[in-house]
Amino acid sequence: MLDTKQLRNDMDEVLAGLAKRNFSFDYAQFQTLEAQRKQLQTQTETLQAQRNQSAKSIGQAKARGEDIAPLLASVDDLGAQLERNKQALDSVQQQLEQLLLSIPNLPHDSVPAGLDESGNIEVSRWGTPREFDFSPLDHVAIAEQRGWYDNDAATKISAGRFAVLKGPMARLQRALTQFMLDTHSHIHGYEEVYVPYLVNQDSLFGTGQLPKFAKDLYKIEKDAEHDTSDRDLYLIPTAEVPITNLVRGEIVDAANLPLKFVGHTPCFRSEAGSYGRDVKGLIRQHQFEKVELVQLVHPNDSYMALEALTEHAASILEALELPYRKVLLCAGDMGFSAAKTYDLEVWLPGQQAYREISSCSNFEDFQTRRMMARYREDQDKPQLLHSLNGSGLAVGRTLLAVLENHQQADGRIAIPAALQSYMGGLTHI
RNA sequence: GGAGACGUGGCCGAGAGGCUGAAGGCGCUCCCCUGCUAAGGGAGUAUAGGGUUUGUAGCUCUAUCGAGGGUUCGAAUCCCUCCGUCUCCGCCA
Repeated sequence: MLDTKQLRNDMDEVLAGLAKRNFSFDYAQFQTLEAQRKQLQTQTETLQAQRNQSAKSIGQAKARGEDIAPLLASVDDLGAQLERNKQALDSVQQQLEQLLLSIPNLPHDSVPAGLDESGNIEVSRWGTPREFDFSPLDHVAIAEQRGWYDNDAATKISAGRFAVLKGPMARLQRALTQFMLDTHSHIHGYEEVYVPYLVNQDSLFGTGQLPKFAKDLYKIEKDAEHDTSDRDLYLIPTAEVPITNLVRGEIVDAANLPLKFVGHTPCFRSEAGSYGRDVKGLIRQHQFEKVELVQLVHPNDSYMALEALTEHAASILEALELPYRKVLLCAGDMGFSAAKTYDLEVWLPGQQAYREISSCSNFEDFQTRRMMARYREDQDKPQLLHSLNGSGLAVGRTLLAVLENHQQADGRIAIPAALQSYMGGLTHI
């Protein structure tokens, strides 16, 4: 959520930022609503002040034993008037809030303009795609050939776009997860956290998935007969949601910053709009494993933190000897809440292409304003934190990348040295 | 799943329709006093939003006692719903 003050005072800057994202914003509507809000709020608060004042004098008169009937008569219609004003104000404020919640974050100055992925800028490359002396298979062919992947079974027990992995491939996924968690917690200084996989609406609202992107989420249908609570739960689309929301409503002592968390969770995405993309194989699934990095930092440090966090994610690819490139997303290709995003794209020989395996973003105060996550420096007033996150990495896609990049002519997969201790010392599977 | 108790500021804890944004204590900040330390004295110490304003200064108004709704001229206080915590029983990994 953008700062309403900024929206009121720096119209030009806001409009320029949104235009860079190709987001058209009805500023006239905002101004109309804002003018209405101002008038109604002033009126309402004046009425409230009047009510408080007369309630007080009624109390005092009563204490002195005086007749309060005339006083009561004088405030006769105040209540009704106040009620009308309040309702009008609520309505305008709701409209304003809806408008505000529909506005994406402003891109950082260093973010290039552009409408879609063609406007992204490759920042760097690491490693060289391997020259094969045989024709490399894609991960589906490799896994099916070895009996490690059973798509029919997944469809039978669940639905399309779910996976059943077996044997060494299932173990490899677990090994990758452990390796990532250990690296980030032991070497990069993140605190490992275990978090719920079902979250409430407030949490999804805080990180920006709601209200705009409800169709991408799996909602738990509650049993109305037995569950009388007024709370709906959703499967998390990423660990970003529960982890970032750890600081929702909190005021952190500045001395404790930065907060750095790493967590592993499954992620659930209904991807309602994505049919037709990556339908085959394990690239795009409704359920996948991910190790997530989250940082909450002082606003002055967030762009340094973004570089560091991206390197932390990249170091996993390097340790696994997987060629990748780092891409700076253009304004039009960024996610709704991001101010700046780097994607890491791993080389997939089966596709002869670089494919996204990590997305690292600085959200500045866009998320923390929604969730009122703040820090306090000395005796100063609380200020909004900056939040960042990045995949470190998407485990499912890392698994594919290992299979495709480290396949051998004999059909076996070479285990990267860094991972061997996590595979019980195996050098190949 | 059953029974009961309870949710008040950074923390503990009063308050049971009006004089309570909230006593008292602890903690914290500043000042005074005191060879040092300890003790003592004084002042201050929530958050958000609005108006005014060049201003995140000052002044002022509003809201907030788990959350939401209701009763009332007036609610921390009474009523309803929900959430959460604790204790006991049951069940369970």
